[in-house]
Amino acid sequence: MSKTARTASVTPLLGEGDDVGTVAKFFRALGDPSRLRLLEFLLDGEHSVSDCVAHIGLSQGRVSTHLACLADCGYVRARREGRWCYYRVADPRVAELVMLARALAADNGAALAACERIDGPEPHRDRA
Amino acid sequence: MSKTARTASVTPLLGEGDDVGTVAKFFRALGDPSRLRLLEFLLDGEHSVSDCVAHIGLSQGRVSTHLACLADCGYVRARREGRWCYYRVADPRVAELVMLARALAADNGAALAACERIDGPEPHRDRA
DNA sequence: TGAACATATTCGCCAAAGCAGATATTATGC
DNA sequence: GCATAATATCTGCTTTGGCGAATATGTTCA
Repeated sequence: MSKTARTASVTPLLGEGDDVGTVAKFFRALGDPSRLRLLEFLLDGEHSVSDCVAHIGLSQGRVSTHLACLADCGYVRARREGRWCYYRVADPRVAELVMLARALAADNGAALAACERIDGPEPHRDRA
Repeated sequence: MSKTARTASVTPLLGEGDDVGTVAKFFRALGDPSRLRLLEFLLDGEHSVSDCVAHIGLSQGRVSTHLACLADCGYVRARREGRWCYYRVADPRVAELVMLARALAADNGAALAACERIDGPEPHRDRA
């Protein structure tokens, strides 16, 4: 369902024309703690897959998939060298994005941490 | 919540001091198409809950929860007026964040859309 | 008081997606 | 060729979380 030119008013800043689902997917890639940690590790510099495995402590398969996901989304780029595969951040704006999110999140840390609408209400529901 | 294994990475550009899980949560809030659409709608200006319901076409309960979630995360702020509740974007940096993500996502639109690691590879998946 | 309205919360259902472990692929060396 | 190492993909299992519908809370007015 394409709704053409909804308002055209006060939002020259955002397209609204392009796919919201795609951008949501883009955000969702960083919505997982493991991937975000991987990305931050790579913001530190180029690292091989096994470096990443050692750093975050997940299974090799999981890490490989996470890195591939970050690469698909354009956050990082892979460089093959023999049997090794090195990943590095693909665009300097990625650091900007993360820093901006950090700043915003920090300004609302308390409420964010308490937000039960994301991440489950509690271990188990016990009505009172 | 799981233990966020205390990354000892050397990351001068990013705070690193604060919890990765919290920032991931922050990103995750925009990782849902419905919430992202709501946020974009609010970037257009202040709107009531029922305005939002009419705009995105989800159930009233869902919209209310999504808005509360965005508020918890600090993206928007609520203003009560009688029976109505108006939501508006809480910080100008939110627009920056979304625009930056849009720009990055646009530069990698093809691969991002094709990324099956998020959103399902599946036999025959179908998306709205 | 109660009815009508706007919003918030709860409930069961089910798809999306994280995880480890097994396996497949590719590259190097013997 | 075979063995080994580094990475990629597949297979189940389990949790997270979005959804509508029902319900609860709160507000205004008669």
